[in-house]
Amino acid sequence: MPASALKEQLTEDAVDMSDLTNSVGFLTRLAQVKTYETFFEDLGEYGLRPGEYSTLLLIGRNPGIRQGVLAQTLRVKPAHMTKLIRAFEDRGHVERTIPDHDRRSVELSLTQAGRDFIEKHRTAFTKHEASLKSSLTEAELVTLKRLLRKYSGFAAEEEN
Amino acid sequence: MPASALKEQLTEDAVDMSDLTNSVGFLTRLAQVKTYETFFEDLGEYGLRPGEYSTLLLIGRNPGIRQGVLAQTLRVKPAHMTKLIRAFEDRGHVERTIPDHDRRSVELSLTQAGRDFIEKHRTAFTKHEASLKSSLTEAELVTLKRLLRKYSGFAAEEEN
DNA sequence: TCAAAACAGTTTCCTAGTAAACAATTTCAT
DNA sequence: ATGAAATTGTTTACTAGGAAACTGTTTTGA
Repeated sequence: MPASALKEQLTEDAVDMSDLTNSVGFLTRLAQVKTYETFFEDLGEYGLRPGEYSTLLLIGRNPGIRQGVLAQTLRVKPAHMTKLIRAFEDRGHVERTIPDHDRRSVELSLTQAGRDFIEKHRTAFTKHEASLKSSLTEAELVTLKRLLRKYSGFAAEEEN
Repeated sequence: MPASALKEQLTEDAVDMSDLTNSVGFLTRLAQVKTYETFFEDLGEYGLRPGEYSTLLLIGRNPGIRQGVLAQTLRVKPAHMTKLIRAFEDRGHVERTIPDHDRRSVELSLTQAGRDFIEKHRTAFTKHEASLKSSLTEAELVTLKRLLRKYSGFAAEEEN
């Protein structure tokens, strides 16, 4: 993106952003946009969206997790989780079980195809997580994550 | 919780999040959600959304800014900016001007009503920015903003 | 015991934001 | 000059995600 991007950049640089360069809200939005762009560059070809990606990983780590707990953990609303799960079900990657001890709830687990899918793309997943961090040093990365957790009130209970 | 508590239920605290607690992507999403929640608590009563808030401020700071430059600065797509601007126009807060020197473009500025609106709610705006930061110390805040800028490739190395 | 309340998930409808095709204007290469 | 290409913004059609009302199930309390 040579000459034209340069011109755009110049125009953009002239904008007075003094309200925004110091706004945590705006900067987290920038970070979010960056994350999405990187995600689609790295993993878009598998037809997986960011929310789906973390949903799948979390079910894999926590077989039998209840759907509502999953939604709460990922900070999405139950209504949206219903849609995510149905899409995974249609693809044959996730299995829904209604347990006898509480027939209101839904317990989730990966199917064999779901586990195969993760395994098949594990390299790309790992590469993606690495590329997300590429612009920071390791020390900066540790600090950024700690501050993001503190800012968002995320109690990082268990150290692993 | 008598006899049937044999099956250990996976509650939120017990969820294995080892893929996510170290994912910058997930943590930026948490920060984004936190920011939105705080925004609606502080400013929701004025019928203003986060994107609208920064749009209005930026036009106020940069009278005559072109619509496309504004979109690029805020990292939203031109198609969406068209809708945001139309909403402001309908409310009588923003004015669109087609300049003679390039009749493809649109130049934006606040109306008197727009300036009055900002002035009227300036206290709430300031209070909101402060409450966004409340969970961090001043030093942590400076570090967080610096790292977010670096992570998201936000050039703006002009100190103000 | 049994109606009322609470809970877990779903459905319906709505908003924020994007992608792609489009129209109008300007620029660029002959 | 002039047709091709690039640009600026808009329209249309779509996806991610949320709010509120709803269904079915479990718990609670008199």
